Amino acid sequence: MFSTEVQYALRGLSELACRPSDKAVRLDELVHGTQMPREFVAKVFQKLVKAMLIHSSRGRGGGFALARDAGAITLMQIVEAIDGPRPFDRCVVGLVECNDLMPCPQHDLYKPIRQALQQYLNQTTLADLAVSLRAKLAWQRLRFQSPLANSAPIADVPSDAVASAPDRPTEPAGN
Amino acid sequence: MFSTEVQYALRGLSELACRPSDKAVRLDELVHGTQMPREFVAKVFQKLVKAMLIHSSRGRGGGFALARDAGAITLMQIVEAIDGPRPFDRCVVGLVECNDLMPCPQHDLYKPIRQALQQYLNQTTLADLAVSLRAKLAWQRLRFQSPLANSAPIADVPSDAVASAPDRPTEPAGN
DNA sequence: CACAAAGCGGATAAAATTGTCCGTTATTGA
DNA sequence: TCAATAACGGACAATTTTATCCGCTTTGTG
Repeated sequence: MFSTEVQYALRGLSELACRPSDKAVRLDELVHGTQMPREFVAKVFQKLVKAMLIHSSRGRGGGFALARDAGAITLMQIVEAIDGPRPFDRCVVGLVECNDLMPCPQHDLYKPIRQALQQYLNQTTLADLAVSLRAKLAWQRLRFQSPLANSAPIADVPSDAVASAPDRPTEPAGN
Repeated sequence: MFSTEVQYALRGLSELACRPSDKAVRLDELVHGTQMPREFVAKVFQKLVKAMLIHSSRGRGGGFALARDAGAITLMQIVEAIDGPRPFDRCVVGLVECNDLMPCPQHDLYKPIRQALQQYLNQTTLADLAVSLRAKLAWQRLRFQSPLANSAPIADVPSDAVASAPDRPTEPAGN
């Protein structure tokens, strides 16, 4: 549905949104325990910086931080930051281009789906994603191991604890 | 939205559905006037043959034909023939797998979109696509040139006329 | 100031997708 | 039976996407 690049953007930003917002998060820290390739995510984050969805600071104590509240960053903005403006504008049928004078029936048929998708992307924010991720990770900790001993690598926790947190268990497959 | 492979399948089958169904259509004829690369479409069509959406016959007079009425072939069947069973089952957010015990909020949020898409693919048939393509091509012929002299490379027309029909004009860009 | 930590960005590599080539096999018609 | 025709399918090539490498710049700290 989305390119890996976009998925890394979504996941990476979610991780970012899950941490305390008062200080920058290093990329190493952010990627830790994830399956995401650090270097590639770095590239993706450059695009997000340029799109001004996040801020970056170099040197010691540097890292990334959301440029504004997670609730003010829509998924559409994220997708556009990666894929460029106005994605999903193409006709589903592809190869048979449509235009305003002669939109093909499929064009119209598909319209509601496209609109639903765009509405979803415009209305869902990074805050929603973060809630989701937090719940998911909490559940995994509960499900798998770590009987609450040093068990909160997420938010409202000193960063040293985060840095030394054990790797997360491999996530179960399936829908 | 869809891979080029799927798009060629959709377009190729539409072209097929646009021709008289009483005899096989050669790949050369089918691709003629299109931007589609013959050899690649050939590969795609092999998958469609194996998925039993079309029949093929070799040798002189051979070619491809729909295995059943265009109205009985859904877009979902076409997509599945190319991409394998149950596409669109993954969570949009990707990388954060969901499961039945712990579907993430996004999973649920996205549900209506996914369902709308699946419904579209299940309810729209190749016949719909063919209608669309026919209308589109007729409009283009009208719009661009060929003042009705030997002007119907589509359906209900002797195949010799089809074979010698002039290339279609480059389609105008835009949505 | 010097050093280490961090992001930045160009070059390169690996993998997946897309596209091409060409010999083989099956079928038809002369 | 032979030759022409058209799908079949394996190998290869090009392109795009995904991933890695490494030197550079910036910045905070001792």
